[in-house]
Amino acid sequence: MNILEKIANELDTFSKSERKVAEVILSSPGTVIHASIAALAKQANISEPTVNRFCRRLDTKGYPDFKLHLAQSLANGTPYVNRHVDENDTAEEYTDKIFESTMASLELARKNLDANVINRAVDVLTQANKISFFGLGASAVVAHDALNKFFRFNVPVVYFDDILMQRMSAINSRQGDVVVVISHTGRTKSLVEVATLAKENDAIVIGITTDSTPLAKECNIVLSVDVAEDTDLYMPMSSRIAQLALIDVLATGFTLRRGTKFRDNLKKVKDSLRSSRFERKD
Amino acid sequence: MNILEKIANELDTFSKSERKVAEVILSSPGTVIHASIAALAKQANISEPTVNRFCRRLDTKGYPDFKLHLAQSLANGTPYVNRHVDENDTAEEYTDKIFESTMASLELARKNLDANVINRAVDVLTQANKISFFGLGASAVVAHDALNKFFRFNVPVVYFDDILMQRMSAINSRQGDVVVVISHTGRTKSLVEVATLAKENDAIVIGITTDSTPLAKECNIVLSVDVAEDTDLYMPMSSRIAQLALIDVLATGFTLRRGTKFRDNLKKVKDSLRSSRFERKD
DNA sequence: CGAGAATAATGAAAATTTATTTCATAATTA
DNA sequence: TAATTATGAAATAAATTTTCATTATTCTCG
Repeated sequence: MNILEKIANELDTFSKSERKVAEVILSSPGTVIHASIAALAKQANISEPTVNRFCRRLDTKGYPDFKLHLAQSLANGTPYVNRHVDENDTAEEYTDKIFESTMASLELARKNLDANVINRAVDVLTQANKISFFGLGASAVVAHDALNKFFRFNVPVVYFDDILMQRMSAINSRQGDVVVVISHTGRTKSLVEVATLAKENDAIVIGITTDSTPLAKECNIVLSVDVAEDTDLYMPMSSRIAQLALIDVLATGFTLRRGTKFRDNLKKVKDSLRSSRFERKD
Repeated sequence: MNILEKIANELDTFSKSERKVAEVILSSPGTVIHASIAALAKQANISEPTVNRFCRRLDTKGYPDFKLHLAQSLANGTPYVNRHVDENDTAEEYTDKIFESTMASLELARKNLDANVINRAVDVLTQANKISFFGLGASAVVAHDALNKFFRFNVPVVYFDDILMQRMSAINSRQGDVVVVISHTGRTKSLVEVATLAKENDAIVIGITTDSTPLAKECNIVLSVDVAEDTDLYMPMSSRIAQLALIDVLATGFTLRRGTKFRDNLKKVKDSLRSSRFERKD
């Protein structure tokens, strides 16, 4: 809880001298965070030890620690929350809301991700003979992005956003292949079938989806991206961004696992693009 | 400015020892606010005066004052900084860093976005006869995503990630058409040419790119997405996520501008997907 | 109700911890 | 090689905390 609120709440439980300190603090907390214990004691007309005891009473380690808490209370702006866009929002307002919701979702997704599972997924990916990324609709975008990333690693990698191609590809998969199936809902029938087919053909199936969904049940490894999707406007928004961040994580894990030499290779890929660009003047 | 961001920003201007402190602070700011100057110095393997000088360099009065700022930064909603992934990071560490960097980039992108420009872009989009999204590589993913979004609006919309198709499409554009060109660098020659072609053929060109680049100069409207891209691993990461968030903003602006009736239409599109999904049990 | 014992609150001064300054030395740059 | 800058050991200064004696408050019991 905010320490200022706490002080206000417990005002009655304080002793006479303590209340004096409390009042000084409440009346100008901004000044107090820059004051020494001596200065505060003087302003409240009480002794330094009393201030110290006051701080301890509020479950802080002492005066400096108390000031830290106070500083945090003062700074406590609104953290990112999923704020819904409103009919009459101005451009500025809905822009802010969307960015904040997105950040809130990322925060949430991160919390729900299990580092061990990521580790296993990276393990599997680094050892794959071939990697396939499948998604439909908004998740196709994520698969597309994954292709872009993993393509640079000089590993056989494919991406399909066409149900038939996905099925054929899944049926042709074999031991050593890894199939990454992406779906926010985890309920898209054809994708669940593709996952099943791939697994039946000995591929390792990694699902980027919501936990305990039909798709999740078909996967060998489930990277669960749980975000509260704002479906107000009937469009997937945050979920795909969290999925993309996860792709970044996997790609990063991949490069780290592959070691330094491998990263030189990435630089080569990057340099190869140079001639297609206008030179930077600086 | 947030003192954590400040540290991250000025990392290059620090001396060797100062950088050591900076790294310790960035890696666990939460611990530092409870540490004495001696403890921090020891952890960073440098002397106490160096820590003190480090604090002063960041425009604080000294170590205690620095801790106050740090505490405020931590409480300040954005503990997110662009932290670089390190060779020996565990899965947990690099996952956290990537999510945090992404959030930091979103924060930055939001700050740099101009609501007026967004408003104009939405204006133009709502009045378009046809909308085209062009991008290459990582930006193709963003264009792809834009297609997914705008397609739902029942507006003629196309997306190409093929240079030739982009050129042909640009040449065939006419008054009333809107072409959205996406490129983080803003220096990809063929895309700049496409923008020029589209403009010459009376289309309105919206650029989602970095300010004052060759591409930006060719556009009628520039939505500048300035994010500090971490090119350590030679892969575009944050930039495309910020671009996607911007697409969300544009799509949202679009739906808001079109009014209530229009949103019923969106619901229809969404409902049409239902039969392709497994039912939810709850 | 009130004397006095018990308890709690308080502050002066000492002790301790923490931060800063000074200054000599080491590292870096010109 | 000189000049500059960065760094840390030690000394100093500042601040916080502890100790302990004193004062205020509360409680008990005649």
